[in-house]
Amino acid sequence: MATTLKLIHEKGFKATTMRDIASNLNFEVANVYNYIDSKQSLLESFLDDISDEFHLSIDNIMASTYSPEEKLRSLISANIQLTASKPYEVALLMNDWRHLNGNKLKDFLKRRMDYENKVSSIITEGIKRKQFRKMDIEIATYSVLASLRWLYSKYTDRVTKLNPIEIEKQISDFIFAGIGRI
Amino acid sequence: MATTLKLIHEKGFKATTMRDIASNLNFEVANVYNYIDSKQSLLESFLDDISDEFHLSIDNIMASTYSPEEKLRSLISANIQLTASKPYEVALLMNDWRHLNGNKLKDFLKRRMDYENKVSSIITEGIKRKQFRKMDIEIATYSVLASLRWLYSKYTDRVTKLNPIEIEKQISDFIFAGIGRI
DNA sequence: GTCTATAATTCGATAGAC
DNA sequence: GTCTATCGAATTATAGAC
Repeated sequence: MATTLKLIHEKGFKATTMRDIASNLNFEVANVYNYIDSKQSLLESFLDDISDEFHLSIDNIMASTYSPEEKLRSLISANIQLTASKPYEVALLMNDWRHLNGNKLKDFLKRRMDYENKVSSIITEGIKRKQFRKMDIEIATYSVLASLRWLYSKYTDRVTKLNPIEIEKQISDFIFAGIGRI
Repeated sequence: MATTLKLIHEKGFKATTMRDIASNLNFEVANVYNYIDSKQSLLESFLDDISDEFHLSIDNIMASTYSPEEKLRSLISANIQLTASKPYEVALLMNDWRHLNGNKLKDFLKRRMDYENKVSSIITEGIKRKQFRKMDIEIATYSVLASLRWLYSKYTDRVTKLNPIEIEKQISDFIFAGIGRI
């Protein structure tokens, strides 16, 4: 299904037809339905899987005895490694969750908010312990997450991939120290 | 057309049908074609317009006698003001450019790369003048832009809007100083 | 400018043979 | 599991009356 994910990433979920998916797999359309229940369920299972991975990762970090700063570093590291290993899954998570329907969409948004709240709590605790400077929690949370969310495109969009170890150093430095002056 | 933009943002361009657009305007479908040539041209003109605004803004900054640090601050400020005043246009720019076709898509990507290269040149010059610390230019460029790109959602997704002046302070501080420790 | 009606195509999904 | 054939609904867009 890796080739299907790539296809969906390039055209977008809604613009990718079952015929596109079938021909990409060298199947006739009808045969695809021997592997999936519907186009919608394909999206749902992809999103559930990658979403689970992010949540499992952050839950382990939250349950650790790390300090807030260590938790944030660990979060950045885990996030980058997951993105580097599954860039197309991450791309789908970033771009196509809007096409979920009804309760699936509602649940997705609730879970995403849970994730963001966990990041917020790390930052809040870090400020309280004076490991981080005082700043608006909401802006800090979205800024940190945004600094990680663009990375998938460097793995989906070009041939020469970035070294995840060096990436982690550079992005961590940016998140902790910014461009350099204030 | 403001209400149309909002509709497209909520459902995504591909999932928004001409019938959706028509009923949103209290029209019958056929009548919408008295105002636009096609669904595709609607997307193209929206994207061209907002894209032009970003480019006009950065070109003025590039042509100024500001130092790299001043240029970056000015860029952040202009970017946030534009996002706060036209969040749905910015949302479309972030989310739906993929649905451009052929040469329109090619041109869009070329222009976007031009924009990113201008930001890169500011950062490169800033490092050379030791206004910014030494770091990977590409990562720095995407990190800075990512720190700005999430903001539209705080204007499209909720009732209580953030104060753009305070936002600018908080995001500037994050971009220049990060979370606080290294 | 706005409508009714409809053309022409494409879509997701299914039936049923092999 | 894979196919051919096809259904029924939805889609963009147009023709032409008012």
